[in-house]
Amino acid sequence: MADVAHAVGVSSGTVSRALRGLPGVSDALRRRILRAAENLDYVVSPAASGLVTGRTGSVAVLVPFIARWFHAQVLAAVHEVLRGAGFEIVLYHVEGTAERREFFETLPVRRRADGLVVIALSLTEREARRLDGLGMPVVGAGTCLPGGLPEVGIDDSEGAAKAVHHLANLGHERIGMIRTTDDEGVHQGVSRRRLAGFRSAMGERGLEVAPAAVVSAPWGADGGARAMGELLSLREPPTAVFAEADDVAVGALRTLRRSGVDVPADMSVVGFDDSPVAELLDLTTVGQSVREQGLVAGRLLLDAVQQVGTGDSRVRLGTRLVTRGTTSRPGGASHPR
Amino acid sequence: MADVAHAVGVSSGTVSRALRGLPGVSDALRRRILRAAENLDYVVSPAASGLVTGRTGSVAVLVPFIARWFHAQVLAAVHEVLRGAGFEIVLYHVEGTAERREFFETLPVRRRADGLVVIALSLTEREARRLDGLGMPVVGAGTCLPGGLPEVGIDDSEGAAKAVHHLANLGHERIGMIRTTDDEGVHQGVSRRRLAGFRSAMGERGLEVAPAAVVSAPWGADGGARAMGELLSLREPPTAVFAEADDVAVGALRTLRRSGVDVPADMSVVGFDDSPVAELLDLTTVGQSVREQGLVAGRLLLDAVQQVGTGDSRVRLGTRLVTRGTTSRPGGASHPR
DNA sequence: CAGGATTGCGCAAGCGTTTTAGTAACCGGC
DNA sequence: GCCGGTTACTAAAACGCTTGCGCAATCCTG
Repeated sequence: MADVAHAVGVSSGTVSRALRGLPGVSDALRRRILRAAENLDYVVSPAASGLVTGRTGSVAVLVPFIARWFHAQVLAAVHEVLRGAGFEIVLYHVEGTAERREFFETLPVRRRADGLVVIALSLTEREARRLDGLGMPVVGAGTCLPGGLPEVGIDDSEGAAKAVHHLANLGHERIGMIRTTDDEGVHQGVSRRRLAGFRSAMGERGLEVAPAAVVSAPWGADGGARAMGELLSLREPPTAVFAEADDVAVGALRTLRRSGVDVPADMSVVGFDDSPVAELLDLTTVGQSVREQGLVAGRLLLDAVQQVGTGDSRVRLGTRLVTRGTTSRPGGASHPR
Repeated sequence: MADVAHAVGVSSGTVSRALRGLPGVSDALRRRILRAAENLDYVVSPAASGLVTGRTGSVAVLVPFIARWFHAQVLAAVHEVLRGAGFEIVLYHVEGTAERREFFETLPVRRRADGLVVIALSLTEREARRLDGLGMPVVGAGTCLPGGLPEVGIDDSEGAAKAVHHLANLGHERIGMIRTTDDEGVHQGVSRRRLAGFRSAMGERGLEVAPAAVVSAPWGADGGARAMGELLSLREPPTAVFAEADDVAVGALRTLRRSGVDVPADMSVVGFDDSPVAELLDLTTVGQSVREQGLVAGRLLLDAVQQVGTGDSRVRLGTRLVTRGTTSRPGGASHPR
């Protein structure tokens, strides 16, 4: 910066003000300074400027998974709005209990970011408190953060209910559900709320939920496949299943195909998320606006970082049933209803 | 840091050395300092320390896509090794020509990272030079960087050849290929090399490549579906197709299913990548070790950043044919060969 | 046209580290 | 008991910015 100042014949303070568009610099001079900076290929040192301003110019994103569709999608959206606002995105991937504990123990974000967005990670009270004590804004996306932290998400319970009502409307009475085991409490909250929605909708329709009709398996196609196997081995298997996520439903479909069970004639399947695989496999599913959640989360954080106290800090987005080819009346009448 | 120093009754210089494990501090004193720092919940300011050392403690990752399987996978692996080495990961997502140009124009990484890894982005000469002038180590993963920059990747040409040989061995003679259009030159290099491998293997086997049998379509299932449609509308359609990527092959399968073309009896399909969808759809494909590429890229960058001049800076990993259910002899004889 | 505002800029004090040079204390060896 | 050599630490100079304060010069206003 001193070089630029010297080249133009002004003080470095003036260069600083000119470069950041602050008032107090005449237009003509500002232009000369900008040109000189350009010529000298000069950019301000974030470290030096951060040292005095106390701001880092970057925001952190905490994700439990990078490669899963939901998380990647939200991450991309968050990146889009924050990057657009001039922030750098620093990524913290905590997969597994050990990494997670270490993150909350050492809090590597300290002094490294101006804000934090947590993507689809169910936090414990303690963890939420740790983040709160961080002294920087925190927002959640697709989570449920304890302690009233700002967040954006969907109504998981209502979404699950939509699946149930759809199946019940088709005439199904024995409806099973596939949940995911979650040893590390990553999406505990989501899973619990979807189950609650399932149960309450079943209750509303006067349908009974057999204890054995709710099975849990690890996340992913293999888990879903296994869970479906369990359901098929019941004395009286359900005629329809609601899977907590598309990635799981996909495995269920595999088991059904391999078992020669016709979908949807002999078994209807509903997923959740409306991810690309759902479309690929023509899976009926409960859709959510993933990208939108990321955008909103980004904006919420932006507002918080820039101290713009705009309205709601807890946004809830809608879900919609996307009917495709994996659901029909039980028994397979071709024209439902 | 001054607080810690004062609490222990030493100078801040000593605290600095103690905290970083440098010699010149007695063990007893070091322990007291560490304890005091702990109690005061103190962590060094990266900005201040970066200001004097000139190092940022973070590395940048440049990706054209976040949500695609390959990129997410590599990103996760890169994150794993770099994070393990104490670096923060800052993410630059450049999707689209505008973002890309802006990135290479303004080079926001300048002064913000100690190194850069470029994931699966074909760079122009000019872009590569820009990065080279960055004054920080750059490594590529799944790309082909001009100018001899260090990188990890696979032999795309050989991979494509494996697909051809597999099909030829099964007795196919009319083999088509589905490429992806790439207006923005994102994976140009990869696409070109796979085509080259396809052509040369076809030549080796004495098979002719009809010009119309190589079609291009946008990336993704829809593109693949369209391309397959084109192939099916030829006067003499191929009996097998090699798709540049699983994500594209998947669309081809959809078209085939909808067209009532039996796979593999009437049409064999081979993908590339061995992504989860390939397994899901029982797609024969050319597998590559994606995670491994990320790990290697991370280590290459680490070596470069830490000035450890270890051996090869251009690593080429192997590919392997994964035979599944979408390939068989033409005509569908159940027992190939 | 005198007086107070306003504008445009330089000066210099920090911001919180690292690091070099320097100093005091101790240690063994003759 | 004096002397080179360690060892353990302090003092202070950077690092490259931002920003409050001060000071001319220029601008209005009555």
